[in-house]
Amino acid sequence: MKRKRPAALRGGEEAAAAALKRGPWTPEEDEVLARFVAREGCDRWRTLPRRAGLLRCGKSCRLRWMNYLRPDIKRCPIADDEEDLILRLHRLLGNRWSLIAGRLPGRTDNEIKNYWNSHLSKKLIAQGIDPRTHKPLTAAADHSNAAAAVAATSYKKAVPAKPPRTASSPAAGIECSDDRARPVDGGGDFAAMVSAADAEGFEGGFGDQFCAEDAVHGGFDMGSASAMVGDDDFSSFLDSLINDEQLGDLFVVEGNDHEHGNGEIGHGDVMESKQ
DNA sequence: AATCGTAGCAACCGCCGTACA
DNA sequence: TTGTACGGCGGTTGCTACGAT
Repeated sequence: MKRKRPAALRGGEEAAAAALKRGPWTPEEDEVLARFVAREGCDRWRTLPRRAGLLRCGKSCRLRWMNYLRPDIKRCPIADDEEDLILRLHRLLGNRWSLIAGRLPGRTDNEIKNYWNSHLSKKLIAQGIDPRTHKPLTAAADHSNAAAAVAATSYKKAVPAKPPRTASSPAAGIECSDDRARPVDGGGDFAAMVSAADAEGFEGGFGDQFCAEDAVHGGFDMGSASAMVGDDDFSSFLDSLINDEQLGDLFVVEGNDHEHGNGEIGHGDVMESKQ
């Protein structure tokens, strides 16, 4: 659906190396890629296009597969409960799209990211909520101006902090290095979060560990967590956050409308409640 | 009917972490 | 220990579709 920038002018050594095709994928290319992956697996994206006879860079093939061709991809619109889950997870994890996608079977990080940027962030803004911090925009303005809050996406580089990235590991079924097929990898000062949560029923614990700015801006240190707990633990923890009825209360800020009905985003603000 | 503005989203880019020689 | 290759992630771009004028 695009790309007219000459590859040679932009980093991408792969694309620059040869006259590789860019832009929208054709049905024929899709079929070639899908057949090849089904037959051979996708353990080496770099060499896959050559082996499959595609004039694409490995990254492009990987992206196409991950975001479009995987058989488990859901093509239906994001449902209300999924939207609700995205909101909760974003509040907890910030722009960790791959982590969020890991909790939504059949959804890709790209899809969720797009949905957030085109729908949810605007929805939150319309309700006077800062999509970055999930705090009321007026409160957010105490720290940064509202305009910055509206420009919800460009903060990562200012405060870089990423979860540890595990190397590729084969997923079940077709052998692909697909993060979304694995349990979500670790996140945050998890041990402290868990202990705080255990001691206080989450309430309070998150206030310390999840200063809104830190959490949403990446201060949520994924690195320390994976050293202390396993993926399964973190996955279970997220499940508990997602499913626990307690959490429903936790997400409701004092004085906020507790109702989720009528299409409103009715979550409260766990960060705000600690202020 | 033509033009303009905007929303949605597929695809690309640069960067970073991990694996391995 | 260092350098290189590769995979993966989040941010950004820009094309397409569609509604408004």
